[in-house]
This record gives sequence, C-alpha cells and structure tokens, in this order.
Amino acid sequence: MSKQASIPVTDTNAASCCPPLAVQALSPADAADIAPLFKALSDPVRLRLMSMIASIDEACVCDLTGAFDVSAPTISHHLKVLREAGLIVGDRRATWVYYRADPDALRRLAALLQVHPD
Amino acid sequence: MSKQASIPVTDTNAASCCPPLAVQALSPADAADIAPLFKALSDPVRLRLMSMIASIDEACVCDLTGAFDVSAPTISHHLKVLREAGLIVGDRRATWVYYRADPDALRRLAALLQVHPD
DNA sequence: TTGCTGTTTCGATGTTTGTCGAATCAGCTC
DNA sequence: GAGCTGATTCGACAAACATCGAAACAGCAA
Repeated sequence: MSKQASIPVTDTNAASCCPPLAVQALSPADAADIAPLFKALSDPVRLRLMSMIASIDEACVCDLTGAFDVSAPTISHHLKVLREAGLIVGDRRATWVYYRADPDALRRLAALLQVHPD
Repeated sequence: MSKQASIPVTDTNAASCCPPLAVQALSPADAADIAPLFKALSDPVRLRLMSMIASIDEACVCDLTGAFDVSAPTISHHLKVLREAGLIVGDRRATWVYYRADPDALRRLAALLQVHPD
C-alpha cells in the first residue's frame, strides 16, 4: 500500500493498450486481449442488450428479458458474457439485478477504431 | 414530418445507421446488421490482420501470411470474412493480391461505440 | 506449351457457441 | 419457517466456426 507512486505496470487488462488500428498494427498478445471484447459484441442479442444498457443509466434484467424472443437463461448467459468482457457491471438489489455499462470500456474500443478524418 | 423531401436512401447498409449505443438502443434489425461487423473483428487473427491492413496503405497477402502461425488457406479465409463484412477490399495485381481498409466502415463502428466524455 | 508461385476454394474435423428446460440460488412476504 | 418471484447455473444438443491438407485457379516466365 505504500508504493503507489510507481508504475501502473502490468496493465494486462484489455484495450487500454494500443494506438488506433489505423495507426499501428496490434501485437499478437494485444489482439488476443482485445478480440474477446469484439466477440462480446458480435452476437445480435448481446449487441442489443449492450445498447439497451448503455443508453440508460441502469437496466433491470427484469425489463431486458421481455424485450427478446429468447429464454431468461439465454439472456442471463449473454449478460454474463458482456460482464466477463468488462463491458457491463451488475448489481443485485433485493430481488432484482441491475446492469450498468462501463463507459471507459466502450471509449477504449471506440478509440481503437478511430480513423483520422482524412 | 415523416416524409423527407427526398429519399433517405434505402440504407439497408450496415452501421451507417444508428446513433451511438450509449445514446439510443439498437433495433433488432440494426443489431442484426451490425453484429457481423463485430464478429469479423472478434477473432484474434482477423483483428490483427485488420490492424496490419489498416495501419498501412495497402497490404500484400504475401506479406500478411508470413506474420501468423496459421496456414495460407486460413489467412485467406479470414481475409474473406473481413472482406464480406465490408471492412477491407482486395485488389489483384498480377500474381499478388493487395488489401486495403475501408476507413468509413471503421469510422462508423467507432462512432457507434462513442461515449460523450462524461 | 509447360512449369512455377501466390492465392483461393473445397472437404473434413475438432472446438466453440447459442439455445433450451430443469434445477438451483437469492431475497422478499406471508 | 413455507411459498413465491427473479436471476443464475447446469447439462445437453444442434449449428457455426477456425483450422488444416489437397486441389483448383490466376498469372507470370521460360
């Protein structure tokens, strides 16, 4: 707890890492770290879940489930994928679970895809 | 005023469509259109291919193949996925094929993920 | 034409993934 | 406690996917 001033180092964490794709090629390791984030957004149900959560402060699973044609376990599975990718965080309050987007995770991905306006 | 003066141009096209995720939730149809773009970037090999192509004007397949531990047919397959997603375009010149990134496709994706700086 | 090289397509294969119903867990209210 | 509702985990299964080697294609050069 004393040494705080020094380097943030490791940063094994995904996608805070790199200059935009269009600026510098990714290392194999960075690509392996970041790909799961895109994979999390690569399913239509998950992508829409992500947008529903990100576009409001907080989304109750109870509201999300009804918006899709898939079962509640499936929604729960997709939320878990988004959660494990670090794109959303969940919070149980009483009977209900609320999800919230991590704006920084989205921002990092957006930055990665940025292209100078040319 | 539902009728715009002129045609809003079908825009069946992917991802030129929507406000950022964090602004408005995607429709099921839009999510289905856009998810394939993220899926194209969801494999580590493809993501790195994309970055190698986007970070230089033009990339020769002959140079790309050697940078990975997978076979030439596999690289070709991944390039096809990126191409069919509209992220890159290929151009055969003599014996060699060169790929080039579509900056607009990247920009649209980046815009979709954008979050206002808090 | 016959070769040679770079690239793509074809088939096959083992793995991953999206989905479900059933079971389980979490937390409320009788 | 018992019972109820919301959410997750478990186990199973079909579909999709990444990968390979072999074959085919494209285009040059003897």
